[in-house]
Amino acid sequence: MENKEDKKIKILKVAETVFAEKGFHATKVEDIANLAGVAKGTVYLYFKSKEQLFFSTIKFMIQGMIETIKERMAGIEDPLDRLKIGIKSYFEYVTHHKQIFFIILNEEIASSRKSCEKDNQKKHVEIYRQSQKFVTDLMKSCIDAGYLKPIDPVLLSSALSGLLQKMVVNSIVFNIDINPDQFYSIAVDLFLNGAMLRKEAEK
Amino acid sequence: MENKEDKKIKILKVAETVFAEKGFHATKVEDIANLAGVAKGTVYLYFKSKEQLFFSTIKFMIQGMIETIKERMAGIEDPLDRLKIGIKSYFEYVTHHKQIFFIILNEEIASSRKSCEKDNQKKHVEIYRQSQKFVTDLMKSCIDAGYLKPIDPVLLSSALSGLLQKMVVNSIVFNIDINPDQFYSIAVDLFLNGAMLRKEAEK
Amino acid sequence: MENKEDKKIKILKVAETVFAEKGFHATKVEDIANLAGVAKGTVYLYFKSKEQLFFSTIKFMIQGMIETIKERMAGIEDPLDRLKIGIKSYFEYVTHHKQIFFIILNEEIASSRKSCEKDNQKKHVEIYRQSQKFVTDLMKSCIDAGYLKPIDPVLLSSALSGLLQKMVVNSIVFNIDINPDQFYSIAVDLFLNGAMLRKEAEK
Amino acid sequence: MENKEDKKIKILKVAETVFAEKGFHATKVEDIANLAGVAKGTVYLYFKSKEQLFFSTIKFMIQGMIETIKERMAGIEDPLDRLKIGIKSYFEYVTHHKQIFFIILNEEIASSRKSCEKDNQKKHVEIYRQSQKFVTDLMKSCIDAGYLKPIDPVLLSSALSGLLQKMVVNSIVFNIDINPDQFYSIAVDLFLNGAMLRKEAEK
DNA sequence: GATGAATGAGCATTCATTCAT
DNA sequence: CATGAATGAATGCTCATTCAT
Repeated sequence: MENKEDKKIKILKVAETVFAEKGFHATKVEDIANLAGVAKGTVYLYFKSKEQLFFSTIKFMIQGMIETIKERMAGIEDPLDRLKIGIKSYFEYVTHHKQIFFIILNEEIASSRKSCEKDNQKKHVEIYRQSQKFVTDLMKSCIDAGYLKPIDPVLLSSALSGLLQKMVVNSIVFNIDINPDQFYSIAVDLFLNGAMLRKEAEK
Repeated sequence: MENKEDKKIKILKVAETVFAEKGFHATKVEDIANLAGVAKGTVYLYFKSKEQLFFSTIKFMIQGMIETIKERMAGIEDPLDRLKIGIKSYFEYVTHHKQIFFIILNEEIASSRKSCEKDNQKKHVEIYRQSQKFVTDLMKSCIDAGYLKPIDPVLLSSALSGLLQKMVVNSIVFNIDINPDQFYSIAVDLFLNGAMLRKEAEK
Repeated sequence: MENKEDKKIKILKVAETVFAEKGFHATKVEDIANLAGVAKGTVYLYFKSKEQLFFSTIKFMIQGMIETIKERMAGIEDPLDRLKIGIKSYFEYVTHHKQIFFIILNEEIASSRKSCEKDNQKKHVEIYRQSQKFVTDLMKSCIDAGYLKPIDPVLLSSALSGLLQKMVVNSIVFNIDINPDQFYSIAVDLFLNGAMLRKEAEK
Repeated sequence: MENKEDKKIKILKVAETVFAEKGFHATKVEDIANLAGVAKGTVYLYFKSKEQLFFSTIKFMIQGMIETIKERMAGIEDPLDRLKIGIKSYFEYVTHHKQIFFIILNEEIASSRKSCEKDNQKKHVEIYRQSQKFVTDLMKSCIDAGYLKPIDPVLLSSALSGLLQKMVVNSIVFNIDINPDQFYSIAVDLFLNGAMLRKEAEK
């Protein structure tokens, strides 16, 4: 008794997995269809093309992420606390959806250049900006509250998300055994206090 | 009057540009051949397949990077100074080769999975590890010298390279106008001292 | 509150327009259904397949033409007058349905061959013969009455219909500005008296 | 030892046969390739697309026709004789290439409309005009020489070619047994002198 | 009867790779 | 060594047809 919306979401979820595993070009629409338990043609009832399915997949995932994080933040007032819970949620989300994060930046920025249509390029960038904007806004409020250094919030959020993403990725690639809580503590500490050992201050 | 080695290097340089611009799948061997001024078949005299050419291209680029950085570091003893000059060189290299960095991780981890041969997967990871190892070694020496916090050096180097890469990428995507020196200062400060504002009261 | 027959005729009329505009293969059953204000599946309640719909469409149109022409001829006795009024009616009908005439012969003879079933081929030819038979009969009576040369009436009717059709088509393709009455006069004169200029001396 | 031009012409000749037999849409590029003894991909070395192959095929055939007719006319001065030999040659050519003539008009005018690109429409019309222009020029010279009635030469040539084509087609469809010479005589007589029996004049 | 979601066979086109020259 | 014509496997997308509601 699935309705249309359910089926669309089913396809999006499967698509996330498959795109994540193989990247845009290596993914066959038929693979997604089969895994979603529908026929090839059915995918085209819901998405105009493979490319549009890809956009929708990323958008779906990012919106899911933002929603999740917002829920977790609900009721928290202090900007720094909000930032911390935001980082934690982001970290958890990235961990659970780590594969799709492997391809977002790349496919978005690089692969899409082949399609000389500026339209697609713009869509890519637009989705990407959305995902950053949320983090950037958090930064702003922390800067305004005097918690963080007055650096361009875009740079700050870039630094944070880059740091987080690559730590997640590399801990997988290099098989580092570390539990999520430890991981989170290290990441937050690195971002907020830096890597430098502060001997003097600790004395 | 090029000899064989010259021609091979010519192809590798062109390949870096083209792969960087379009990503692995969207790049046609013929494009690379044309731009390198040779025939399609000639590429196959030097590289067994498109995939092997891709590996070689990345390897070539990363080795070039490591060499460049080593040269810049030559004669510097203090680990922290070495780290700083390393960051600066790395930053400059990434800036000049930024496009290929957009695709390395992604293509490596994700796209190559289509070839179920674990061999390729291994090669990818191997190259990637090389590129990280150099930074990781720098971290180690700084930790040993008591400059940096005793965090797993792989995590530290991941944090650094993620932070740098994404700052570079986003400053482009979001059109942030900032000169390289400023950029470098902010990045190093963020990495070493963190984003947290240290008020007078904390002194 | 349409009954079944009305709905069938509605579909046939729409089908004529769409097939005429796009030809058999480029026409989608769904287009016809939408324009006829019914659902795709409904078309299949009335017609077994797209191909059968196509046959029915042509048959419907040709029967309409024959009926129209017969009505116009009613009460006229003289074979030559009947022929002339027939040509005029045919000309008018072709003019109003010119698009479908563009594709009848072609699709009939050529495109349908893909279905190796001789059945379809036969159906096509049958419909086509019907459309010619009427003109051919007119020719016969004119020959019998001594008005026309005793040439095989099939050839005569072919010559006439080819001449008319192509004049209509080309006057469109080449943007010739000519009113229907003039057009008709020229066509009839050409057919009956030929293109040759009959000089005084020949009298 | 075929060179490239030979192979291109081989493909064009095969394409003429196959397009003629099945029409544009029902023809598979692979069929043409197989019949031409090359691989599917090879066709695309010589022709950018199926559509372009179709245009080229028709153009090739029409140019062949015009050349053939011109050769047959070489040395003949009198416009009416030129017209007669032209008709004869045209008739012979159409007879030998009758199948492709079944689809030219239709596919050109009708089917091509689906591609909303005006470019294709224009190409179609252009090729079609070329094929008519030759006949139209013949008409002009006969009109100027006082042989034919001063009717718009485009209409005259349309009448002639329509008359000829449909006579050929129908003599096939209706299995009329008639030899080429007879056929030619009837067609020329019909066109020049009309279908009307001229009792008076013959007395 | 009427619907329209779902199906899957079918086809144009691309491009890595080969190999005769 | 170098070439580039030829190959054919691979895949995105369409649309006639079916059938559960």
